[in-house]
Amino acid sequence: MPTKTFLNLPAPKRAQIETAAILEFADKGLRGASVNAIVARAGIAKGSYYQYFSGMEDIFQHVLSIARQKKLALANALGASNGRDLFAYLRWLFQVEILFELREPELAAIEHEAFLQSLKSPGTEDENTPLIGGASFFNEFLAQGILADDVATWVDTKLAANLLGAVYHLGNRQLIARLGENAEALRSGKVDIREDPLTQSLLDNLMDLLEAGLSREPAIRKDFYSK
Amino acid sequence: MPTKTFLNLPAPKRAQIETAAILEFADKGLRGASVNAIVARAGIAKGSYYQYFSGMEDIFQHVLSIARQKKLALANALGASNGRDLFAYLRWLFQVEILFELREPELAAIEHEAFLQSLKSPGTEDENTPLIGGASFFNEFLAQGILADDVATWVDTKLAANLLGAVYHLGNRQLIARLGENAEALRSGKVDIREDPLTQSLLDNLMDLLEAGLSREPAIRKDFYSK
Amino acid sequence: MPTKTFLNLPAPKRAQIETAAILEFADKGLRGASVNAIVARAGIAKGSYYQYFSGMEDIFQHVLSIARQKKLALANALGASNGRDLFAYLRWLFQVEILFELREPELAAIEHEAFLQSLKSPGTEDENTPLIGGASFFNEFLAQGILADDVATWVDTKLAANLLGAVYHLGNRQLIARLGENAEALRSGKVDIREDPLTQSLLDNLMDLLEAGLSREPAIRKDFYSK
Amino acid sequence: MPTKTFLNLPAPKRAQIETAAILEFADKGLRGASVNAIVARAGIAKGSYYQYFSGMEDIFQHVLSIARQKKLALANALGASNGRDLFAYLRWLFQVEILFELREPELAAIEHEAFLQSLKSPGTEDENTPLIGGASFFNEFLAQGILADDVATWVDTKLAANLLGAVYHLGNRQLIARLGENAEALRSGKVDIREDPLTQSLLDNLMDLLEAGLSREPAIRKDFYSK
DNA sequence: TATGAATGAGCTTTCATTCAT
DNA sequence: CATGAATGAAAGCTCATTCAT
Repeated sequence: MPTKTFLNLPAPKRAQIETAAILEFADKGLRGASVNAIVARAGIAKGSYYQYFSGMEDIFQHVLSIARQKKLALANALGASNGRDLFAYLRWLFQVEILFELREPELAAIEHEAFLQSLKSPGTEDENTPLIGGASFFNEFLAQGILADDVATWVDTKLAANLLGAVYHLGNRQLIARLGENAEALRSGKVDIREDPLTQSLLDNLMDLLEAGLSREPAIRKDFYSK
Repeated sequence: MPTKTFLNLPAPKRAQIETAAILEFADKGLRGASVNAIVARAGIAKGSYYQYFSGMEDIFQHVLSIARQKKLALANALGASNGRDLFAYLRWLFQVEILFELREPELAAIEHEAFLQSLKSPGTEDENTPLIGGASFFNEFLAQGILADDVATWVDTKLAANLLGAVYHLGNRQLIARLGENAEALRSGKVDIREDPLTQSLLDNLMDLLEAGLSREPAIRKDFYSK
Repeated sequence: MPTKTFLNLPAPKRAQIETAAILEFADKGLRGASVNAIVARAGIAKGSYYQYFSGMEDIFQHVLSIARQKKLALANALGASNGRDLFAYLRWLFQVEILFELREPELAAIEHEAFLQSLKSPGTEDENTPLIGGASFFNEFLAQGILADDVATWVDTKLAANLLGAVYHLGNRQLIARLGENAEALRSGKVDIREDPLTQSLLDNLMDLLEAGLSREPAIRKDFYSK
Repeated sequence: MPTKTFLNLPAPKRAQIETAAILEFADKGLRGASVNAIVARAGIAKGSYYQYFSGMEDIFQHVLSIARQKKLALANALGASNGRDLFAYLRWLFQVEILFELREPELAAIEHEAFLQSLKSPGTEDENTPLIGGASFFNEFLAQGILADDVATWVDTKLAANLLGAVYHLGNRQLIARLGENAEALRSGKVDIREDPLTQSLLDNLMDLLEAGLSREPAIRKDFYSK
């Protein structure tokens, strides 16, 4: 946790330090980042750094919280999901994530690293901050989906939550790569992601995979299952 | 690539060094690993290390190749997929992966890190060695699935390959965690994974998610789509 | 170039480090010098060194600049050449060099090494700082000598400049060795080099060699030979 | 001194090792050379090296002796000096040196380094091998010159020997640089250096500088000055 | 509170040398 | 005699952290 000293800093200076840390973490990861590099990027004295943060883990957590805030702000800006059903909500979630990756690629990269770390050492998750896309987040999401009769009762929620988490964090790389020239317009806000045909068609495809599975026409697959 | 010197080493000594490196990479990742720590673990002189490998990346690639070999051996040991259809093959693939994670958790962790790295910098993949679970592997897999009429034609193979890759590498953590006491029996080989009820039921669930999607009965979703 | 940190150091500490480096370079040359040895001699931490200099070449250049400053100061202290003609100036130059070698033998040795290096890789010379004794220095010197009619027109200035450079840097070793007991008095300043009979007689001899060569018409020499 | 083992080696292998050492020394100097690099260049085992030489200084001296042999051979090939007088001999000496630098630039560079070293620590010179261009060589040369009445009696032979040594080793760089395209023809032997107009005219200029200086009566110079 | 100089541990890498085969 | 594996010292350089100002 940053010291009070840091939190009392004038906003621009604070931002300058945060940006430096974000770039460093995105470049080199938590493991490869160095205090030296951060202070150099930020243009502050090394002594100052240790008056703001106690070490490396400290500032990393702070950067993570920034990521969460920014994503939350972005989610709010995108407007609520239309909420027709859980899958509509899921689609909305993916749109938020895609926008996040376009607008804050460094923060997204850092968040992914944290997600992977959480997969390796489960239980580390902050219970009080059920962050979007975290392990317990999708578990809860699915539990409610079953209650709302949107998700089949046979689904093992923990198993499926794991799967959704993986897809949410790493499964849209290809989709983003495919946005091509549209990416810039989406990033800058010139085009609303909800109305961009290319994004929506790619999303259709991705969501269908999640909803309908990989098999042939669902009807046919049903036959297969009912064999 | 290791030097000839290393490859000519007596097998036990070679193994001892490889094990040291594997443990180090699993512990700290490529970024956090240090030659110092490896030689300390291996109990060899620092000078010797540099007669075997040219640096860090070198030994990391070597460890990766070990991982691939071990997984391949394990796949062979498990016997071929029954091959009924692509999904049967996919299920077989997941069994291999689960066994790999149980038997060689460190190598699995290292392979995952490499996979994640490949996601960040695509195109680095060795085209001539289409490793199991890699980006192009699932793409090819799906393309053939479409030809075989196992996969719906509307599926965007690149998108779906990305999704499958994510699930294959990170989506079975929960499953493995749920094996509980059975894990040890599977690991040691006392129980055949193909005949372990718990594993199979969890796999059923996971594979169903992939095959059938998250929604209720596919037929119903079909109605939803045809709205 | 030394960092600002180094330049802001209290003078005694700075001198202590510079002296350490000078001794090291004089002992072992640029090639043989080591940062380890310098910090040991200077009694500072290795980390500190790298806050002052970026490496080996860096401090070497700094030491060279010290050498130039010291020589310049010494030249000023010796008073201007009487300027009767170019050879008087040359004699004055040699006196400066001899004094420099007596008073700062380590710096002189270092400067010689740099001169030799510049001979090996010509073109590296800083054009804006035409250092005393450098390649272009004597070339210019001779060109003016021809204009002033002090130097014979048949002299190839580049060829002769090369010769003068070699003599200036390495051709007075013997002279210095011959100073014997006088050396100490000259070094300490007790005796003015311009008034020391031994030095002057040796210089006479050395300068005569150079003057006769540079100023005579070849024709005259030819006559001499045919006598 | 190389071991007997080395001297008994088949000539090609011996040459291969010597060449490796020569290239290494020319590249990096005695100080910068490394056994590792030499054996790598030579393609021999490291253990073998220590059966041939005791260390670094050892092989360096051996290489020096090769340089002397090669130069001697070259001198013989060039034919004796016409011997009209000492200056004719000196001119012949410079031709040998120029050829040596053209034909064996690496050995020449190594010899220069040794010469400089000998200047720094006088007395190290091998008295029994008065090598061409060494300190005592020119001293003897001049002493005989005085006897033969070729050199003025007022010349301080030690002083002048030092000067000649400096010029001989470093004073013909410019001359060689000026040979331009002719260099290749001289190197290959297509053109006899004694008959190459460019070389001879440059040599004229250089030798005139030395002859006029060494042979003139100071009185004559005095007259010249009082013109 | 801000600074940045100081530090020594630790990093990667190269070295000369030995010695068992 | 030839080999090349083994080694620890030492190289250059970066690191996180402290502390006096």
